[in-house]
Amino acid sequence: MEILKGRTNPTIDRQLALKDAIELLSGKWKIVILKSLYLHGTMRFKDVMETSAGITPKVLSKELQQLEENLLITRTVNNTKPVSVSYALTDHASKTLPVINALIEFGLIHRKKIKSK
Amino acid sequence: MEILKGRTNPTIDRQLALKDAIELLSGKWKIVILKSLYLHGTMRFKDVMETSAGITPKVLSKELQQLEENLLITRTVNNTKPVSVSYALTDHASKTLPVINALIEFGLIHRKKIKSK
DNA sequence: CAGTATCCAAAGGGATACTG
DNA sequence: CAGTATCCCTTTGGATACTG
Repeated sequence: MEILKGRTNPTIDRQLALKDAIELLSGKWKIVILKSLYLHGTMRFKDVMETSAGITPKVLSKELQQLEENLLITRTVNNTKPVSVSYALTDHASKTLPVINALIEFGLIHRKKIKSK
Repeated sequence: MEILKGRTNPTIDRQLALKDAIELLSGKWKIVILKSLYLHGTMRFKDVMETSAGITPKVLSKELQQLEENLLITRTVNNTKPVSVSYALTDHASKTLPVINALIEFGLIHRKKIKSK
């Protein structure tokens, strides 16, 4: 994240905010994972795997770590045998809901547009 | 874009729409370019270069081509010497405005969140 | 179950120079 | 002016196998 010194310009702030948001959510899987957690609530590793069809454990692991670093999800190790781990959205993550909904709306419109070509 | 045969499921439709939208808009520059065209209206190649600070001509050229393929911008060659080329948003592109605004809102919120850590 | 390790291919993207 | 060509490095992410 680019850091600004001193007084800032609102237009530039918005540009940076836009780039931040894109950086945070970009990648093939991050938004799919968030969406899945919205739909199903707290989930374990294997459940996220199943609801994010096509992802491999290595990639899922990495994406989850990044989401956690960005305060969008929490990771909880449960005292079971064998161990299970729960992932849940943070309150902060709920702020991404408008983004996800807007993306879906656009995607639906775009599909119609392309089909009619 | 993944094509579905026959009857579809609305939940799956939305998942695919989401992946489409992400694919369409992902990359470091595409949304920045769209945003710039929203702000300034029709622009020439060099103007897009200047308003998208840091991009190189090779990358800009490629991004513009992809946006054109996806029906989000138009490319017009003007009969001047030396030639100039105008890029403008299509009507379809206006459908991405909610996405961009949602991203900016989230980015601004996220910046505050991170700063207060 | 919840990952990690290794290997590898493809894509993204930057620097620089050049062209019609 | 509006790109293209070349080179090259980094990142992304898939396949597969393995571990505590």
